[in-house]
Amino acid sequence: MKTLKISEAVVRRLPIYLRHLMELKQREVLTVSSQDLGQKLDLNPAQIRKDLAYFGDFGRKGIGYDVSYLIEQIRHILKLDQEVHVGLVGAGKLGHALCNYSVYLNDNMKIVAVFDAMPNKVGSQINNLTVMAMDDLRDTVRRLNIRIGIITVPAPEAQHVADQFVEAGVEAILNFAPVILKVPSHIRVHAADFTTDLFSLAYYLQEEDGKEKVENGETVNHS
Amino acid sequence: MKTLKISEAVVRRLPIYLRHLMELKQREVLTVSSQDLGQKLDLNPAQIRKDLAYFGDFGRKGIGYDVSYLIEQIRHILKLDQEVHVGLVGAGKLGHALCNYSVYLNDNMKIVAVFDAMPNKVGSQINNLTVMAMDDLRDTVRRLNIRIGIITVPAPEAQHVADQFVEAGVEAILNFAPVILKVPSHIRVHAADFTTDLFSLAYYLQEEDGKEKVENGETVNHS
DNA sequence: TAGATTGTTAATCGATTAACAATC
DNA sequence: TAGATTGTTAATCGATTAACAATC
Repeated sequence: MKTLKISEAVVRRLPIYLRHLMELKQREVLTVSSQDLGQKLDLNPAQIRKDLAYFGDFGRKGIGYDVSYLIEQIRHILKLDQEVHVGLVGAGKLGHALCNYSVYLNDNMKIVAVFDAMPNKVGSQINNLTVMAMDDLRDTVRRLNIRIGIITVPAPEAQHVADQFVEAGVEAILNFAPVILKVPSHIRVHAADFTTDLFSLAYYLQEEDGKEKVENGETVNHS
Repeated sequence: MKTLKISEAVVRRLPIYLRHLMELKQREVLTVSSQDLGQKLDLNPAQIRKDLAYFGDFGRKGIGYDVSYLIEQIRHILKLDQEVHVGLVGAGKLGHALCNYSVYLNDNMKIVAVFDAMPNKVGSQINNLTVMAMDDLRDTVRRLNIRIGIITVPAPEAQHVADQFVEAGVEAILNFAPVILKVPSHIRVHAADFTTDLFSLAYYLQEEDGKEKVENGETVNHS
């Protein structure tokens, strides 16, 4: 069992493994090979074995991986076996949508508080949560042990919100605003801005008229 | 000016450069160095220069990059200087939210049609768009020249929607559903599922009790 | 001219893949 | 036993970073 230096690329694949394993479990599949997984997830089987081997010897030679056991292990690695409270700032459409997705989230990971800077939003209901004022953020984060913050405010306000999250003691931030946040190095930030994705997709569109960039059709590797 | 094999990593950084350059332009900054950009965007200046140099000699030695000119160039590279029509399937909260973000999108990239499989959603209004039935997808994609499809339906329906997008002739897909889509190799798919992000964030949380995984605190490189 | 900054080559670093002995 | 499949080492591939001549 290795310990040190697990790369972000590896960690980002774990939820993808987990998600598919849960589906297999639901279909009552008992065992799965790295071959099978690779096929389904479009990944190299050796990579999957290597990823998992960073954390333990989860498989059995000649057999594969026990689906339930592997789920349990990955859930532990990702700390999804403990309660993780999430707070969200920005009670707009997107914030609303994410709160609803909450249902899809793991039982242990849930959005427990929603905040907004607009006075007219404060007090309104989202599912079973009442939108709170930003003034309540700091105390609420501490009181409810909120460890992850989600930011769904417009870009110009995102940095300020991040600062407040950090101040309040959040450990990680998922940022939907299209800005690069400046935070202390011990805070983990993941960018979830969909415009970046969408704009980079446009690059791969075929040239409208066949006149230039012919080379792209051949060189670009569609995955 | 290089041509071949521009990696996905490079393409994904272009929208980030663009975004910051637009901000600079708004602040009437005329010129920017790779140094400055790197500082703001948390990237290595050499990497920025190399990224840009794949597409042309946009900078001036001793001076830096002309902000307006570089914006123009990146917009061209990303094809944001042409009209790109986008279609969206799944008129739920998330779909709604993305349609609203449309305002933030580039003028030339816009969501021009929304579809939903639920009969009770069909006919309702989202901004200035009327939600259409799935039966209309194929014809509408062709009629309106929709080139990018966005999927915001529940996971079990996502593959079917993708199939229909592909059949209709869409060139790229932005998928918010937590599944790996199977599409022909000439179709580009970007995953935009936020649960993956959120789950991988949980990995980086501190251990609740100080008993195990001490190594993480030291080895993990927070970016 | 002196200082700044590019574009680019070479060096480094890290991640993916292939290959295979171990073993179920 | 024969076939399948892991965990792991070694080879490959690709991306990032450092360094520097060219030049504004």
